Amino acid sequence: MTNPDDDTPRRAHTGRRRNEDARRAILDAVLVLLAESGGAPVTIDTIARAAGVGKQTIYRWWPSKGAVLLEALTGLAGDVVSPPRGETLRADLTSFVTATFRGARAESTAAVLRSLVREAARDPHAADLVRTFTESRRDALRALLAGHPDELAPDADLDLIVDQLYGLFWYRFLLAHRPLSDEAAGALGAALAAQAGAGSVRP
Amino acid sequence: MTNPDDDTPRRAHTGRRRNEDARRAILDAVLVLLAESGGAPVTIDTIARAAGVGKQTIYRWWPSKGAVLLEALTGLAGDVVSPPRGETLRADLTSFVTATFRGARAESTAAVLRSLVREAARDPHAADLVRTFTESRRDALRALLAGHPDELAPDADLDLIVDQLYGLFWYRFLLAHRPLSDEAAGALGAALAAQAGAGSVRP
Amino acid sequence: MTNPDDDTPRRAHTGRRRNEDARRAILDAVLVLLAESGGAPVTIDTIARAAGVGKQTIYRWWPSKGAVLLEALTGLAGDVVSPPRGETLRADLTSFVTATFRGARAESTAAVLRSLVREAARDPHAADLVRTFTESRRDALRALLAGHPDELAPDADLDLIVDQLYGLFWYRFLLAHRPLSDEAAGALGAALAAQAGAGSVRP
Amino acid sequence: MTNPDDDTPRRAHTGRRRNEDARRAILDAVLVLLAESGGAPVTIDTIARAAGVGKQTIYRWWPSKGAVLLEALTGLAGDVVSPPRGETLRADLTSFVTATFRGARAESTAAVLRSLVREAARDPHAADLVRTFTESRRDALRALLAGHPDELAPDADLDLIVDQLYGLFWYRFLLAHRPLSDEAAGALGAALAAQAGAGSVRP
DNA sequence: ACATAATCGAGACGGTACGTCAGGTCTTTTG
DNA sequence: CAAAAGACCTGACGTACCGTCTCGATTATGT
Repeated sequence: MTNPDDDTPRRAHTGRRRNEDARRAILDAVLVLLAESGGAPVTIDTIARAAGVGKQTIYRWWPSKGAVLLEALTGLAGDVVSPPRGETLRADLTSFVTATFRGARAESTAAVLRSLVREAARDPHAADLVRTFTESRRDALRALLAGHPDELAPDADLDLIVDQLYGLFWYRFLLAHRPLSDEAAGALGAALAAQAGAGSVRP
Repeated sequence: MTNPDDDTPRRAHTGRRRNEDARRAILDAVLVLLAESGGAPVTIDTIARAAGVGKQTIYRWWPSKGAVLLEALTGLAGDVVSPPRGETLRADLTSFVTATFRGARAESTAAVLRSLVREAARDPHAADLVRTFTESRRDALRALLAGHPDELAPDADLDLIVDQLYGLFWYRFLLAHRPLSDEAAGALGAALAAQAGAGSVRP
Repeated sequence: MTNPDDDTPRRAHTGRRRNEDARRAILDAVLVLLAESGGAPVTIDTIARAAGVGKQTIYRWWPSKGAVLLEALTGLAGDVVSPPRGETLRADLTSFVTATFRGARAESTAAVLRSLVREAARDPHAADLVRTFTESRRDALRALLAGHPDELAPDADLDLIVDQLYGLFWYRFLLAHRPLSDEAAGALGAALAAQAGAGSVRP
Repeated sequence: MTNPDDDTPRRAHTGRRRNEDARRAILDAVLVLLAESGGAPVTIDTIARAAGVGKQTIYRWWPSKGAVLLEALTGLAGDVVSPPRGETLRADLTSFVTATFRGARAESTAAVLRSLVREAARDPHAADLVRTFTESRRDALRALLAGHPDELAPDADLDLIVDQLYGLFWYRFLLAHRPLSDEAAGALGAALAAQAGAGSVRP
C-alpha cells in the first residue's frame, strides 16, 4: 500500500536540511524583540538581524511576519491552555476564563498577542492564520461546554456564549479600558454558565 | 452679562478660515474610496487626490489617517445611534444591538470600521481616538441600561454586560466567522437583559 | 514741466500707501537672518515672520525670494563700490579689485551674496536679476578701464579682462579654495593692467 | 609576504553584489532626462522611474542627487579632457581652453554641468563633490603649466592664472552673457601664457 | 569521489507609502 | 485698499519596510 502521508515525499530529500537552530533563534528573537519593543512594531529586518539569520531564511519557512508571530504565540499558549475538567460547568468555565485572562496579563504573551493582531490588520495572510487560531480556541471552549450536557438548556446558543467570552476578552485586551482581572473572570464565568443553563428566552 | 469665553475670543480670528468645502471633500472622498476599495488600504495620497486637496491640508487638521477615518465614521454613526426608549430593558437592548449589527452590515459603514481598526493597529494616535470613540459608545449603552433601574439587580455588573455586548460585536465583525444577524441580536439582547436582572451569582 | 520721476505718479494714489516700514523691515530681516543662518537657506516664511509681515506683502512687491535678496545686496554693495579715480590704470584696477574682495570678505555681504547665488540657481526670476546685477558691475569696471584710454592697447579685449576679473572673483568666492586676499587683489590688478596695455598677441 | 590589508579582505564579500546594470541605467537616465528637460530640474523620482529602479537604489549608492550628476558628468568629461602636449605653453593653453569651452558648448555636457551647479547650490554634499571635482581640474591645468618650466617666470603665480581661466569659464558659462567661443579661447590662452611668462609685476 | 541539491547569512533590488518642507497663491479681517 | 495672518495646492524630498532576488559558502544525499 502506497502511503500518501504528509511526511513521506515520493523522492527522498536531497540537499541540506533545515537548520533547527535557525528556527529556534528566529522564534526566540521574536519574543525577545517584542518584549523589549514595548508595543512598537517589530520589522522583519530587525528579527533577522537579532536572530543572526538572513531574511530569506524567514520567508522560506513562514509566509509572512504574522505567521512567525503566531508560531511564537502558540508555543507560549501551549503552556496556558490546560483544559479543565471539574465538577460544575460554572467552575470549569471560570477556571478557563481565569487562565485565559492570566495568560494575557503576562507581558510576554501579551506583547505577542498584540503584535499578532497588528500584523493581521494589514497582512491578509496573517489574518487567515489568526482566524484559524481563534477558531481552534473557540472549538476548545465549545468542547468544554459540551462536556457538561446536563447543565445546558436544550436550546442554548453555545456560539453566542463562546463569542461573548472571547469577544469580551479581546475587547478588553486590546482597548485596555478595564483590566482582565480574576474578579472579572469569575463574574463572566458565572454569568455565562447561567446563560447556558437558562437557554434562549422566548421572544 | 459679559461672558468672555466660549465663542467670544478677545481678538477675532485673522487670516483665511478653514475651508469647509475641503473638509467635506476629504471626508467624502474617504467614504467613497473605502467603499470602492473593497477592503484594500486607502492611502493619504489617494485621499488627497480624490478630494482635490493637498496632502498638507489633511495633515494640518488631522494628526493621522486614522483620525480622518474616525471622523468620517462618526459622521456615519450619528445616523445609526438612535438611542431607543421603550417599555422593557430587553426591548431596548435588543433594538440597540440590532441597530448596531445592522450598521455594521451596511457595507458603507463596515468598510470605514474595518479600515479604522487597521489604522489603529499601527498608528498610536488613531488607537487613542478609537479608544475615545468606543468609550463614548459604551457610555451610551450604559445610559440605556441605567434608564431601566427597576429591571436591574442591585449588584448587576453593568460594565461586564456592556463589554460582553460590544466584545461580541467586534469579535464577530472582525473575524466574520459568524454573521451579525438580527437573530443573534435578539438572542444577545434577551440574554443580557436576563443577566442584568439576575445580578451576580454568589460564588 | 511735469516731473516723470519715480515717486510722482500722474494720478494721485488712492487707498492705503505702501508701508515703507514694512519694506525696510523685510530687507533688514533678510540681512539679519542671513547673517545668523550661517549659510543655511532662509525661507520666505522665516523672513516674513522675522519682519513681522505677511508673506503676501513680500510677494506684492518682489516677484520672488531672489529679488528680495538682490535688493538687500545692492543696498549693501552701494557702500562698497566707490569708483576709484587715480593716476594709473594699475592703481585704479588694484583698488577696485581690493574693494571688491574686501566686500566679499565681510561676512554680512558674503552671506547675502551666497544666498543670492543659491536662489538664482533655481529661481529663473532671481537668475535674471543676478544677470542684470552682474551686468551693471561689469559696466562699472569697463567704465573704469575706459577712463585710461592712453594705457589701453588699441586692440585690447576689454570684455575678456572684465570677465577674467569677475570670473576669478566669483570662482574663488563660491568655491573658497583660496582666499580673496589683498595680495591676490594686487597681483590680479597688476596682471590685468599689463594685459590691457599689451593688447592681444598676434596669433 | 602576507599583507592582510588593501585588497585582501579576510572574508570575501557576502550577499548580493551591486547591480552594474542598475548603475548604468541610472547614469544613462540622468543624461537622457537632462538632455530632454531643457534646463528644468530633474527629480530623483523621475530618474528612478526612467531607470526602472527604486529610489532607494539611488540613495544606497549616492549620497545626493548632485553626486549622481557629478558621476554622470565625469563619465562625459573623461572624453573631453585630453591633456595636450605641444611645443609652446601658449599653444597648449589655448588648446586646453578651447577643448574646455567646446565641451561646455555641447548641450549634452552643458545640461549636466548646469544641473550640477544647481544641486550644489543647495545640497552641501553635492557642493563638496563639486569642490573636489573642480580641484582635480585645476590640478590638471597646473600640471600642464608645470610642463613648460622654461616659459614660466620664476615668480609666476600659477594659481592666479588657473583661477582666471576657470573663473572666466564658469562665469561665462553660467551667466551666458558672452559666448565661450573659440576666439575667446584663443585670446584667453594667449593672455594667460603672456602672464605666466611675465611673472608678477613689481609693486 | 564527485556531482546534485537544498540551506544558510548577507545584502542589493523594485516598490509603495509615509510624513515633512518650501514655494507661491488665495482669502479674511483689521486699520 | 494695503497689510497681517494664515489656510491652501503643488511637488519634491529622504526614510522605512516589504517581499524577492542573487551571491558564495556550507551541508547532505545520491551515484
